[in-house]
Amino acid sequence: MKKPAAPASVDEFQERLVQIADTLPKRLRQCADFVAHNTDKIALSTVAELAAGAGVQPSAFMRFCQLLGFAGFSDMQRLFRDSYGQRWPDYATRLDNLRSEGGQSPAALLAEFIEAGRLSLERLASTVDSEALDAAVAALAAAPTIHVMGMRRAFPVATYLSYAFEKMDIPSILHDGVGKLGRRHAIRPGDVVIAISFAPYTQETIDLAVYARERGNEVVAITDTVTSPLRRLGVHALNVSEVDVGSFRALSATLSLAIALAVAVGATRQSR
Amino acid sequence: MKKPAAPASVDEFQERLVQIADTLPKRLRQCADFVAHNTDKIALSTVAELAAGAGVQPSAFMRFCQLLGFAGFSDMQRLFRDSYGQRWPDYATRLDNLRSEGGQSPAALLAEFIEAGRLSLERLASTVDSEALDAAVAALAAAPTIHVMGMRRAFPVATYLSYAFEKMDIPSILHDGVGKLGRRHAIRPGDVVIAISFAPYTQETIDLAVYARERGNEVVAITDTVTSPLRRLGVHALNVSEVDVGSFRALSATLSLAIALAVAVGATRQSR
DNA sequence: GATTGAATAGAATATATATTCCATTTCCTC
DNA sequence: GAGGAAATGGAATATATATTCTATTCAATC
Repeated sequence: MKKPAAPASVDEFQERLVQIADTLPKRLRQCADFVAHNTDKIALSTVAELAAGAGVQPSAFMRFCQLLGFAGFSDMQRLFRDSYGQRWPDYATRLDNLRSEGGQSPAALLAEFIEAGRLSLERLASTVDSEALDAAVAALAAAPTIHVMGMRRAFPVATYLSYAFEKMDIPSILHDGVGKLGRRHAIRPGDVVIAISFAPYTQETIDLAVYARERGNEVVAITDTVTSPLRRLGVHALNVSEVDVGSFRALSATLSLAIALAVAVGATRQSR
Repeated sequence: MKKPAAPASVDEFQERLVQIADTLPKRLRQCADFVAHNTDKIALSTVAELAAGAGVQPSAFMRFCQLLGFAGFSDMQRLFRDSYGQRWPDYATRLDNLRSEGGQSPAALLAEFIEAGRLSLERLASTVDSEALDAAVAALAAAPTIHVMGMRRAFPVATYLSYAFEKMDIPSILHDGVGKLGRRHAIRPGDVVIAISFAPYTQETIDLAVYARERGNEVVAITDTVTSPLRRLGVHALNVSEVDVGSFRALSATLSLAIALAVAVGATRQSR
């Protein structure tokens, strides 16, 4: 008779779940599937609700909890409530305090941007296309030199990528347009271009992407809508939509995607 | 006999709270104070727990709920549970899915950076110094010209600020060090410098800040630790500490602070 | 196709938690 | 300082929810 200890963290819980998922009978399997896809609901729901969601009887859900090593549902729920609490120590409260400084005060504005950034990150987490990301990383990791271009609001993203590549000793060139010199002829066969552009799209950036595609170079695009002109070029498109505050848009999600891309490329290169 | 409708959103709830706070008797006042400072706990706690936290009897807490227009505690809690659910539709789940792609996969890396960004934003919300921010905005709003400087990892922040100022027709100069030309003599009396630097601090940025202070110009510093060399110069110091992933640090919090600063300056100038 | 063990559904029960009630205290007003 | 109204504490009760139990179904093995 095995007596497995209950998972002590949400991560352990997830791990255990995939371990046993295959060995489960029908109804308990339904529980596992439902829980895996609705982890966030556990903290706030009742057994009855979760059981209904999974399409099983409450008693089946109880057996499921016990099989995972918990004393019962309440025991399992405690794990999720605790982790929930830790995540949000008193963020909501603090934000309210900032907001209460008054509509147009700097603190209130900051609160808006913080919230917008948080929402953007969330949205990124739920909309990112893993396959496209993998493909982009693979292409970039194989490139002799990486060319980066982004103007206006995308320029900070380009410079950040440039900084990250430099730090990891990855050959890269920032096409910054200084002195209108242009550097497009530095793009050699096999090189890959990262083009970053958001509506209203900067023509120079589009031009560089078109140029690269015509010469047979791969292009990774970091852009916003699905109607972006960059998408039509047969590129690796990575989509980010930022939440805006008034007419301003923060860059939290875009930069997180960019740095993850850069580090992933660095890691892939290392392992060669 | 008044019969106020229950607040329909967390915002309305907060509003109602400050409205009636002064008119409440002692015990109910304790409830209001506790709730105001622990809004985040409501969704997951029991009346008994909250009452204990506020230092009152459960029955007192019940009366408090009813006074706000709710049928009872459960009714009030529903409001918070709902808003909680909306905020985190399935963020946690999605993040877990990304992570499950495997330790070094691009998606897993992205998840790390998203989480780091979120934590950084949270931390920013709870550590920002409203007074310092106000003072910085006031100084910048009065400046004939704003000078911006940041190198390496701070460079994206500097370029972003530069972009924002340009968009709002605010005179600004980006000291980007192109061609080692230097532009320090462009700093005229009354001008204000924004110096952005993180450990290890770039000497050129420090130098510019020192130079400006010696000439009597005000300086706004965006920096990390309290031991930053920028702080010793008698500047308006804005503190940001980013959570790092491995040896990389995202810029979510820093950029949110920067854009809020810029927009606040723009708004202040407008209202003159 | 009978036998056996696991799996399941649904009702019965236990427990935790919210809610109400009332006796007692506290704080005003005259 | 007496009277009354409001506020409070604590116990009693109601309700929601978790948990267990048992009869029944299902699936595998011989």
